[in-house]
Amino acid sequence: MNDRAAPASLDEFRTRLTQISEGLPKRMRQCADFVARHPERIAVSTVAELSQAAGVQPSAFMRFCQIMGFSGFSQMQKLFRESYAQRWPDYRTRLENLRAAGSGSPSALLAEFVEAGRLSLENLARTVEAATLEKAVEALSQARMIHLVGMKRAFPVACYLSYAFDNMDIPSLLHDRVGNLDHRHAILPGDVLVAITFAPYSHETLELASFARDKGCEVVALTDAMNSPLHRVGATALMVSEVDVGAFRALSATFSLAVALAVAVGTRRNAAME
Amino acid sequence: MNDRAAPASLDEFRTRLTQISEGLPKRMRQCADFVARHPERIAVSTVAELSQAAGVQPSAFMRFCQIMGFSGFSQMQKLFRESYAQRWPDYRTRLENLRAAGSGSPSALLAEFVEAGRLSLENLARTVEAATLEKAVEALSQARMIHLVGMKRAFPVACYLSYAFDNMDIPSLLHDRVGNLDHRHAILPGDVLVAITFAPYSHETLELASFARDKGCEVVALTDAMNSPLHRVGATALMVSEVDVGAFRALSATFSLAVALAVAVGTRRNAAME
DNA sequence: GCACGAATAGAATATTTATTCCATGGCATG
DNA sequence: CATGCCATGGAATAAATATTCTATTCGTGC
Repeated sequence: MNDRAAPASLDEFRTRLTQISEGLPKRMRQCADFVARHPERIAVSTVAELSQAAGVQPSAFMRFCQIMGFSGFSQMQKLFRESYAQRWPDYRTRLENLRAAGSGSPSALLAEFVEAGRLSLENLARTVEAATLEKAVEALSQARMIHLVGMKRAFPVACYLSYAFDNMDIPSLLHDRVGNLDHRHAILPGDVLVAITFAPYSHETLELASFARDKGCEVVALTDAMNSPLHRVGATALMVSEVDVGAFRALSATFSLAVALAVAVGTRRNAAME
Repeated sequence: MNDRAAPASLDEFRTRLTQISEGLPKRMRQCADFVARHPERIAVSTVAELSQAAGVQPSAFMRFCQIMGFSGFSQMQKLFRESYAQRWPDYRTRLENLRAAGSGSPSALLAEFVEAGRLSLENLARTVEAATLEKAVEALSQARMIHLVGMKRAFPVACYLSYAFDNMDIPSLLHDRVGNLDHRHAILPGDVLVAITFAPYSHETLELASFARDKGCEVVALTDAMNSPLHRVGATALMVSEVDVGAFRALSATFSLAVALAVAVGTRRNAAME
C-alpha cells in the first residue's frame, strides 16, 4: 500500500506529515491541514466527526490515514490516544501540573500568564459597556478614514487593528512614528482616531488625540482605567484592564476587544454598502 | 433507574462521585476509585480496557456508569471527550444563530471573541510541551542577540517581544522591513532568531528562518500547527492554535505564550549575570 | 442452617463505527 | 476529441464495542 511503516510517535507523525503535505490532492490536503490544526481531536473523535469537521467524506479521511502509513484510522487513533494519555488532564489540573514544575520555570510562568489572560477576559466580558462599544463601532463605521495610534505596549494593538482594517478594505492609517515622521496633518474632517494607551500613558498618543479633537474629529480610545487622560479629550473610551503577573502584563483581553471592534466595524460597513 | 440526571460537566461529575462513593458495594467502589484515579483514560479507552484495568467485569463498569446517572458508558465517555476537545461542532451553528438573531451586534461579537480567547488559552495550557518551551528559553538565554521576525498578523507579536526584551535590557533586533530594508546580514554566529508565522505562512519569514539556519543560528518558532513549514528548518517550534470566530482570529493565547517566553528569558539571563 | 435478595460474571445481542468496494466525474495526456 | 488515470463520493460490509440478560454466587436476616 505505502512505501513506509506507520509512524510510531508524534514526532515521526509530524515529520511524515510535512514530508508529504506538498503535492497532495485537494481532499487529502484538507485532511492534512485539519489534522495539523487539531491534532488533539483525533484521539477523541470518530472518523465521521473528523471528516465532517474537515469538510471531506469519511472514506477520504480513511485514505489519508493510509497515505500517512497507517493500516487505517484505528491504528492512527491508537497512536494519538497513547501519546495524549499523559498530557491529558483537564485544564485545571494541567495548570497545577505546569505550576508544580517549579516557580521560576518557564512552564510555571506560562501557567501564570494563561490564568491571568483568562481572568482578564472574564473581567472584560463583565465590565464592557454595550452602549459605549456600540457608539465606538458607529463612529468608526461612518469614518472617512480611521487613524491609529499606540506607542510602546499599545503599539502591537494598533498594528493589529491596522492589519485587520486593511484586510477588510477599510481605509486606515497607522501613525507609527517611523523616522520620527509626523502624519498628524493627514487627519482631516470626517476622520476618526483610535488612540490606544495604558498607564504610564504615552505623551505622543495623548497629544495626537487632543490634536484630532481640536480638528473636530471623533476619538475612540482603548485604554485601561477610568482615570485615563484620554477621557479628558472627550473620547469614546473602551476600558480593558489586564491582570498582571509580577510587573508584566499580557494583552489577551485587549486583543479580543480589538478584534471584536474591527470585525464589528467591518460587517457594519459592508452592510451599509449593499 | 437513578434519582438524578446525568452530570453535564466534569465538575458535576466530581461532585456526584464524592457524594455516592461511600456505601457502595465492593465492585462499584473499585470502579469509583479507578475513575477518580485515572479520569484521563475514560475518553480514550473502551469499557473492556477500563474494566480490566479497574479489575472488574465490563458489566460491572456499565452498572457503575448508570449509578453515576448516565444511560450507559457511551454517554459518560461523551462528556469526557467533549470537555477535552472543545466543541467545534456547535461553533458554526452558534455563529449562524447570532447572525439570524440579527445580532451582528458588537457586544455579541465581543462575547464570541472572549469565549474564543478563553478556549484558546485552555487549549494552550493543555498542549504546550514543557520540554520544548524549556529548550526555547535556554536557547534565547544564551543568545548573543535575539532577532525577531513576523509579518502581517504575526507582526504585533514580534513587536511585543521587541518591546519586552527592550524593557529588560536584552539585545534584540526587530526585522520589520521598514523601507523594504533587509537586515539579514546583522544575523551573526551565536545569535538566535525568533520566527513567528501562522497560516498562510509568510514567505519572507520562512526565508529569513532558513537563512539564519544556514548561518548556523538556532531558530525558535512561534507557529500554529504541526505542518508549519518552520518545522522543516529544524526550528524549536512552540505551537499555539487560536480558536477562530468566522474567518477571524484573535491572538489571546499567542500573547500569553509570548510574554511568558520573554519573562522567562529575562529572569534566566538576570540569574546568569549574578 | 435455610431462604431471600442483592451483587456479580459471563455470554449473547444490539448498536455503533471503521473499512472496503465500486460507480461516477473531472483532469491531464496523447 | 478521445482515452486513460486518478480522485472522489456514497453505499455496502465487516469489525469492534457497548449493552442487556440470565445464571450463579455471596452475604444477610430469620
